[in-house]
Amino acid sequence: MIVELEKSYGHFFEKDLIEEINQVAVFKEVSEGEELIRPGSYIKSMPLILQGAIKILRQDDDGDELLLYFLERGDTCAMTLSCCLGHHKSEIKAIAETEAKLVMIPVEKMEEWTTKYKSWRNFVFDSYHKRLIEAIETIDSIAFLKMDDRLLKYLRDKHKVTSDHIIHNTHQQIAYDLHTSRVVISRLLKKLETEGKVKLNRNSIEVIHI
Amino acid sequence: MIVELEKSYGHFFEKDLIEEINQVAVFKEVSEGEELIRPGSYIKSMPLILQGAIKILRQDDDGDELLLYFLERGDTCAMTLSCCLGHHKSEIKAIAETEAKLVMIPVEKMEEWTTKYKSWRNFVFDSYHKRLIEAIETIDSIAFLKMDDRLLKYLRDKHKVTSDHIIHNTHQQIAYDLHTSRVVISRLLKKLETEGKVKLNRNSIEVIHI
DNA sequence: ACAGTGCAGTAACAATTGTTACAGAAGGTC
DNA sequence: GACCTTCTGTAACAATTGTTACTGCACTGT
Repeated sequence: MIVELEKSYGHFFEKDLIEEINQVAVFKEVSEGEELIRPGSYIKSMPLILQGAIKILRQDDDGDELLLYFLERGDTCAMTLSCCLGHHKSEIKAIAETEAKLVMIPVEKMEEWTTKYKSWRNFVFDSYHKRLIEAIETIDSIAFLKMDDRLLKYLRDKHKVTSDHIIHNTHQQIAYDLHTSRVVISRLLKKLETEGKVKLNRNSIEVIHI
Repeated sequence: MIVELEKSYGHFFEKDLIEEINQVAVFKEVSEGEELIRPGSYIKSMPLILQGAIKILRQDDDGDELLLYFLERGDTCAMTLSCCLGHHKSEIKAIAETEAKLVMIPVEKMEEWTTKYKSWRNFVFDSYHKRLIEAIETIDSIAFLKMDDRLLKYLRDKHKVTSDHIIHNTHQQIAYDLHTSRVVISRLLKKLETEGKVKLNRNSIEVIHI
């Protein structure tokens, strides 16, 4: 585990901290589609992502969903962070977008390290900053873009986190993430296909040039 | 100034810290409509709000705007925070919604206090948490609500921060904040008036029961 | 009183997005 | 092959939001 830790977080954390993490953290491997955080649940440990991608969703009372952003190697979930530190309930839902490897840090250590390690403090601040920026970018998309551009952005983001030019999604799944209906996604994808930007197959979309 | 500081932040910060703030912070009084932060600008001090309300807006490249949230007494701007700590550019725009009193903390002190005072650290974490939650609530509004409910929420929020049941806004100003057009706002306000929820006057809206 | 300006009301229309319904294709199972 | 389920394509229509254009009102300054 320590090798992976160093690879993903070595440029961020000092050696002592990496070793401490290695001692107390619990290694975890999750498979695609696994639910990591459920809205409303209390959280007592915080994930550091070593490999793969995690999708963070907002869910309203009616169960309607909206994709907030993806987490990748080197990222952590700021919501989890603040839930741990502030002992609040989770406001979001996290699902493994690909199979992923992560380590879970118990909440007591987080507090301790905040005092002890400058690099940890900076990491926490930086994570907050990144998530706030991502949240604001999400706001940008919903507020300023039309559905066709949001779909394009979605395909681009998804392409980026999976490093795969084939996107393994049904239209319905995309519709959930963008909080619209399947018919709308099919319609727009078809338009993208006639424009030569994607190639549509059953259960997958091949990204040509977007 | 120290009296006001204690009133707004005394329950949060220890006495030593309040005194340090009192020594290094610059008191500032702004009048309604004054621009505090411009997007793209670099920021070298961080505001603590003592009185009044500040409106935080997102602005895209075309100059289109969207209200993110209001800051009130006891709040600070998390974006400014992370801009200071991370030396990034501002991503947002801040405008005094009412006349307001605030103190500006130089960036060097922020780093110092993060090591020195536990209460300061918690304040910073807590601010991040609150802003992230607010940002996500904004996402909720845009993603899940229709314009009529967004308008109602806007009126409620505005009523809350100004403590005034008369909202001194033109329809055009509201349209900017919600990123829609004046005609749409006029239309929906008229509907609210026929439902007996507001009373419309020139340059102002009286909130009856919303 | 008069002109000038900004604000609000309204109508008519366009564009976008959401909804419902149905047909056919692809794939799995027996 | 026959059957079933899931996914996609499409049409027709509804609802919401955006746009343009014009009107009259309220206030200002002269």
